[in-house]
Amino acid sequence: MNGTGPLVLVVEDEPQVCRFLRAALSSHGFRILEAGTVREAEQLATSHNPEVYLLDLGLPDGDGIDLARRVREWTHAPIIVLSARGREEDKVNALDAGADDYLTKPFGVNELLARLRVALRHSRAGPAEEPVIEVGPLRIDLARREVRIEGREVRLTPTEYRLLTLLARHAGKVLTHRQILREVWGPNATEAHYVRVHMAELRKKIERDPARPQLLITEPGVGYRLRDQLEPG
Amino acid sequence: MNGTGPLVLVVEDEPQVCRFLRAALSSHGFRILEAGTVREAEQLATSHNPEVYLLDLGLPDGDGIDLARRVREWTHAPIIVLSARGREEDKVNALDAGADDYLTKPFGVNELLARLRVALRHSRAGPAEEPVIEVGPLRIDLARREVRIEGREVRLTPTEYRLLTLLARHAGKVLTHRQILREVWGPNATEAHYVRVHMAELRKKIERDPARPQLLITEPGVGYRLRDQLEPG
DNA sequence: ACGGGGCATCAAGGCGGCGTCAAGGCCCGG
DNA sequence: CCGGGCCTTGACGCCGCCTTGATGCCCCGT
Repeated sequence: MNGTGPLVLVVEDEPQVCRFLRAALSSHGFRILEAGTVREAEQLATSHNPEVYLLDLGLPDGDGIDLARRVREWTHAPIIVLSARGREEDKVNALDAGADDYLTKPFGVNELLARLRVALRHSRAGPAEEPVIEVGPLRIDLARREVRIEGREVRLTPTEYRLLTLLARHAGKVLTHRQILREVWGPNATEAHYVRVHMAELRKKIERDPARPQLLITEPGVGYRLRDQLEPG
Repeated sequence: MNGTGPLVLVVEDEPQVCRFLRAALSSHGFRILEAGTVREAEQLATSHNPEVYLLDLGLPDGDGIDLARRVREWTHAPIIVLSARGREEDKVNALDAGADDYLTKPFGVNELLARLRVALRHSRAGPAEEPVIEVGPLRIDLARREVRIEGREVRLTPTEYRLLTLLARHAGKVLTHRQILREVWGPNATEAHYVRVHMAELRKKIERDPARPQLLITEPGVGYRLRDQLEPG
């Protein structure tokens, strides 16, 4: 479960806390960078540009507060301070130096994760892009559930839409009758005739000449395939 | 020293804490709104659109968590929860409901002020987004809870308003029946009929010809979507 | 040449989704 | 205590989609 989630830089010199954080974070999909000193932390920060920082104070070669201040000079990535010092003055100094949150040890895993979610919620305010599949002249916008062929919009019934998206997600590859039936009609479906009827409907809507398909290709005796590039003929 | 600084809405029912907060905030230039109940808080929030919220849990007429969730539906203004409950579960719930920070009572004035500075630093960093959604001829002012169609104001019931804002926040995208039910009627709702009835009411109010919808489009077998661009036909 | 299996097409029918109307109950304000 | 607004719930009719069967074609093997 490594390689998908946000990249977090953990700056911490106590091995025990390190292990604790590593377990908590990696089990929730985060990718982790670790630094034990201010020097290491700055190198990793500039080279990898992590999405969020977990910062212990009291490092062997300098103060975490200064590190926070320097990091804040070139990025708005959230910084969460983890510290054994619970004095109010320490918190105020860290927060005013650029930290976004301050947790006093000991703290629970769930609180840490919740505060991480808050931090990431802030930094990801930007709009996310929509997933779109493009195959030849076809364009399928999954979020809008909109299908266009050469720019023109086509209305599809639920079954036709499921058929087409299934084929499009495996563009170029042959899907057997059995695979198609299981994906579109559920694991118990057996009537291969369903596929033929709905494939004909689909061809009426997206093929120039439904009698001579250029996109929805029949593979006799095997299944169907959505052509993903022009072929001779 | 009133009239210059950021407007903060204090939601708190204990008079003693109220006095404490009032003194701490006003002496640092904040302008203050006070509410002792969820009801009051929502009225003041929508009418004055404060820059930041200080929210006590355990109010006489409802849960502060729900208040946070509802406020978060139409603004990104920071919410700082102040609570005597120190359990980790309480913190996680509040933060996941939309709160940006959580202070356990008792806390120091300086820490509160420092965390307020962090919150304001965040909200002023990004482009101050207006709490207004415009989709085609529709204009929804979330702070005023006001809906206009081609300039004319329309009165919506609470359910209709939630339906419309849900669709508007995902303008153009298809929302499934399940998504709509979960967002508007809560995670346990199953009656798809609710959606149909209220969608019909909504159409009566915002469609020119409710029998031929141009805005609230039905996606048969899937759900609904709010059209965000003109289409031929 | 003939027969059979796989495939395409068409049409009929049933069924479920959808829109509409209306009655009943709940909550809140007067 | 009464009244109005709103949500829920049920009934009903329509339309569209899926299913299902019939028919014919093409390709192949015999």
